[in-house]
Amino acid sequence: MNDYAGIEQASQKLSHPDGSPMRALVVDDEESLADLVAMSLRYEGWDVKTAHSVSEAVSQATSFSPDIAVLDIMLPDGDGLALMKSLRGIHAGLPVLFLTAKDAVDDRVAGLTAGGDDYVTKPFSLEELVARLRGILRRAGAGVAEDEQAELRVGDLVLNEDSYEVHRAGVPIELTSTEFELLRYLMRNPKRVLSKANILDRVWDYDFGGKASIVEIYISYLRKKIDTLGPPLIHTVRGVGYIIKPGD
Amino acid sequence: MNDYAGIEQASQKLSHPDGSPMRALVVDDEESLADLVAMSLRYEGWDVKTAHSVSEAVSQATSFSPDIAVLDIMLPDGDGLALMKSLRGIHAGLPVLFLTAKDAVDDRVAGLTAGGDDYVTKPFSLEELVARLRGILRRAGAGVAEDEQAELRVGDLVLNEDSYEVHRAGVPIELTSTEFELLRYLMRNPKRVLSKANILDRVWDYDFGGKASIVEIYISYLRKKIDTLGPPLIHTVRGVGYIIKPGD
DNA sequence: GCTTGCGCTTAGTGATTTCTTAGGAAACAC
DNA sequence: GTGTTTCCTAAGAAATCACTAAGCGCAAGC
Repeated sequence: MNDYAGIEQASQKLSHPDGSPMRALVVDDEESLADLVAMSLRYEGWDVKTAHSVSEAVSQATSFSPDIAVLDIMLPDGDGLALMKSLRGIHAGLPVLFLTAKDAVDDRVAGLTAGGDDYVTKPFSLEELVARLRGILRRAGAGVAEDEQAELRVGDLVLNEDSYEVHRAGVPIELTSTEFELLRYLMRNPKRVLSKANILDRVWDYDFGGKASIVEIYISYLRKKIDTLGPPLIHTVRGVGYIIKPGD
Repeated sequence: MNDYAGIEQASQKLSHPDGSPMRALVVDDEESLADLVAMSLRYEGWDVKTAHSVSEAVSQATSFSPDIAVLDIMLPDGDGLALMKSLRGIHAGLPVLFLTAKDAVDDRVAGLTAGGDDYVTKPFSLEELVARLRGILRRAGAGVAEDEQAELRVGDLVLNEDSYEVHRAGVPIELTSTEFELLRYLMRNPKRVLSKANILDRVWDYDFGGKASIVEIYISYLRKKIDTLGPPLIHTVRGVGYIIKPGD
């Protein structure tokens, strides 16, 4: 019964072919945000360096040799798009994820997705950010994911990260985007009880000021859409949190 | 609490690769609480230093070089979150466990659990605290546990600390959180008779005012759920305490 | 500009858990 | 055997925790 190998952030860990962790360079002038992103990625098993300006980023990149860069569009000494060019001068084809304010999404940024890069608007959720990074690397074929597919499965429940489709036993399920992110986070951690605080920190935007009880309510929404189609998959561990698993 | 002396906390001891003990820095302005936590960790075989203010903590950290920090959110000369930043300036990526009052949680803890840090609310039980510390270090991959898995076993009884699942001979067992903590404590000390006073000190919140007979009652609950599924594992040592072990 | 749907809050209800009390059973001492 | 101590378990009261319904504001789409 124990196919349960690890305690790691689950089945979706990215790594190099030789098993060494992925390297990410995070550049944002707001130090606490850069740290938050860096810690989240380290929690995923990544190797991370932070920088707070264009110049610092360039000097980091030469020695660190990142696999991907997370760049704020607005930096004190320059522009994230220009920084991208500089970094590509050092590491040709380096994939980039941009961080941008919601109203500053201009055409140049919007056009990035065509080139394999991507962007998220501030404030974002850490799951969103991580999912985008994984998506970029998956499509670039740059990393070796232990489970390289865009599909997550728990019992007869299937979630596709690329198409945003969810099915249970073949029946399509319509989810709102918050519901989808919550479900994705649960399904990425199928062997761990996740506390409401942890879910809140990962799935809701980093500036969300509300209480953790919102998680209960979204769990309730998910149950209505998912657990009515078969034996319940979402389980409450009273006083601790929630876990998704088949059976029991 | 004086029956602690000299007895090793056998099975689950964390240590460095070279075998030297883990180092923890405990910071709380309430001296008695800091000492209580320090004693519990020393009981686990850790090397511990305490501090009672931000300034003292910073000076300790430079010479002591801790593997993890336990920080009260509220300190006389500053804020635990700011202290975390200072400590990370000295030791990058230092994992932190925060101590916080129950009502001060929602806004200030935001983002903590996303990076692998965690918190416990006062009043807590010492087992809860130690379990969280071990969880943080296990997931950070920072330490070498002699038994690195999240699973504890005694005979055919299996307890998983991450999924909160308990099975006996494959049969799933539902436990309340107090029952789970009690069982975990017993299973982490399978070769020792634990007195009711000791169990009370470790498993119940440190401010619990009730009598030790509550332990008898929870032992009774556990027996009803566990020892009815096979030969009894929980044994009474009359006049001394309880022990969990297969056989006899 | 209007409508629809999403996200969030509040509040009430129901269920579970925890702890206390209390009586009886088992082990021990003499 | 009797008395004493220790332990076990049942039952109920109180507190906590979780779930859901209802509604409001806001943004996106028509």
